Amino acid sequence: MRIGELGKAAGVDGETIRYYERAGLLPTPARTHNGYRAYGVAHLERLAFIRHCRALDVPLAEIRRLLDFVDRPDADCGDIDRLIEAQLTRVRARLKSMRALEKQLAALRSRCEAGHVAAECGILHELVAAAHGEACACHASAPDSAAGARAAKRR
Amino acid sequence: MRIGELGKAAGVDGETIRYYERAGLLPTPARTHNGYRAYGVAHLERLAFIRHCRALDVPLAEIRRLLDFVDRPDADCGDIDRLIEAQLTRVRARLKSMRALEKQLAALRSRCEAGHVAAECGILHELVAAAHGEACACHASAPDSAAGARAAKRR
DNA sequence: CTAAAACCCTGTAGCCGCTCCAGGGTCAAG
DNA sequence: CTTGACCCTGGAGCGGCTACAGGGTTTTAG
Repeated sequence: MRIGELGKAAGVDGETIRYYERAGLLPTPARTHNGYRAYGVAHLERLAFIRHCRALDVPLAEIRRLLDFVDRPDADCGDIDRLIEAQLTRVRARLKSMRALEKQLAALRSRCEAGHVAAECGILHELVAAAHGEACACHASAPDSAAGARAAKRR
Repeated sequence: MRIGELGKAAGVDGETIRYYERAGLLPTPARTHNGYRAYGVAHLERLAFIRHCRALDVPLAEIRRLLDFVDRPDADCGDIDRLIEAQLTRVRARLKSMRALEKQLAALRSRCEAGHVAAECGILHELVAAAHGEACACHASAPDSAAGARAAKRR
């Protein structure tokens, strides 16, 4: 299998496959006489595994650790447990801040009716009000807006 | 006001302020005799505005556009409307895929009880099963798992 | 048979939004 | 007079790709 075929089979761009190889996630494949990468079924499996984990938003570093488990089937499995648990915790935290975000944006949007001029735009007014530390439709109180900013940062 | 004070007032790191300046979001401030940046209230306002938008996960490029509106109060406001609408759409799409993600991870977690060895780990089995294109606790059917991957990519 | 299109290779740079570092200067307190 | 807190510039690094440039090879169409 050449890189294009493998890519098509796994739904991944060829450049990304080469990137995974450089990153040490995919073993270096054999080469044909002309230097093209030659992949086997094992590679496709491993690549599908990686994509599946990425679909779960698992970072590449942790995928590397998971792949280690795949390669050493006699290792203790508690670590896998904890890894998934940690990922779930991350995702839930992010979900929470995203839900708050949606509310804030929805509130903002309702402030503006089209056809205005910027000076009278409710959205802009709200955003500028935040700059004065006033309570606004987005953030209940000023000190908390800073906390929101911090929450958004630490995804 | 020096950069440290400004940073404290707005809850932003000094390095980030300099970054915003380089990025063209904050106007270049005056300098004191020794070369230190000297900020006024206008800078604090503008910085707070930026942080507020960032808390709403608005990209810097769009914040730049919003700041243009702040500076030109006679412009048409429909664009602001559309900008917030687009941001809301982005956030909602991301929310949707995150919710799916949470479900998948929760399902995965329930597959494993501690004390096992990797070879018998339900989580690992599920993840490997995906590599074979089988239906798994995470993804109802194989073809859709590729779609999930694509959705996760395009945040 | 040939020319064009489609694939492959390597290596490097860019994206976002910061964050951190090295290697220096400046200033107030103890 | 030293210590420590602050400030400066310029550059590199993060993650997870993506997009070149500048070459080579293979496949397909005419």
